[in-house]
Amino acid sequence: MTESLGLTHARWKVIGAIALSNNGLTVPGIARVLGQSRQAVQRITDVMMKDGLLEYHKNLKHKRSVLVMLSQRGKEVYNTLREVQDPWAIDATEDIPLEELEAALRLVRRLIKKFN
Amino acid sequence: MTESLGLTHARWKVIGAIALSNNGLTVPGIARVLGQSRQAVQRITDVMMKDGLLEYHKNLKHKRSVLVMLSQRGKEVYNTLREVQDPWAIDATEDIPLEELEAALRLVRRLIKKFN
DNA sequence: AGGACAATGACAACATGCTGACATATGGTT
DNA sequence: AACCATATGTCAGCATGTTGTCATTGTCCT
Repeated sequence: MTESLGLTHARWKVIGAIALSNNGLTVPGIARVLGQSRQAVQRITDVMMKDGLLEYHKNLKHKRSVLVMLSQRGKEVYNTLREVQDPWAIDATEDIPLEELEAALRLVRRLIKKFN
Repeated sequence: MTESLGLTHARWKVIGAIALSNNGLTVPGIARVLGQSRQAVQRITDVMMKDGLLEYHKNLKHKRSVLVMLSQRGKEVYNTLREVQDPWAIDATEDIPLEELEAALRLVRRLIKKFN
């Protein structure tokens, strides 16, 4: 799904995390959202910044830890991919009763909570 | 869970796949069971063979494609880890109604089938 | 203000995974 | 038997992820 936009799944995760934030996220912040190490995220954001998908902005809260935000192109990519992903998700689940999906989601959340 | 035995999760997957087979599996066979590329499996089995967890046996069906089997130590590791994993799985799910678990499993299988 | 502890950046080593490419081995068709 | 498609071994390059380490920055408590 991401190939046509030159995105890998890891980069899509990063874009998604930033898109859901309001004023950008620091690199360790993205890592916490994704449940990954900050080092792994740092490497990807550096490349994505060079590729023009992300922008680094000065962070008033921290002298060295910049705020990562979507560039104009990053926003366009996000919206374009949403237009592919949303219909895909609907197609995948439209013939499954809502209650079944919600029950499975509750179960997964319950297990996640148990192992926190 | 696997750390105490010096196993990573990738190696545990390989051991599990072989343990469930009867007469050993070829490397591409393991890859098919795990849904991975044969190249990735090949690299891991080579290391595990050097580590004494696996043995390569002559394959009557194919001149070059050996049968991978658990060594004595591999079998011991498998059994030891089962003794850790099984109680863990029971503990994780014992307070969840069986019907809920089965319903979630059916849903996952349904989605897998849809995307085959 | 000062000091202890946590958070962050940066670098390195390692483990897994993927795809591509090329040579060889198998198996089925003609 | 010859040929072709498929399966397999092998090597290479790349993308991601982890952990560990050390220096620097922020925070909080006294």
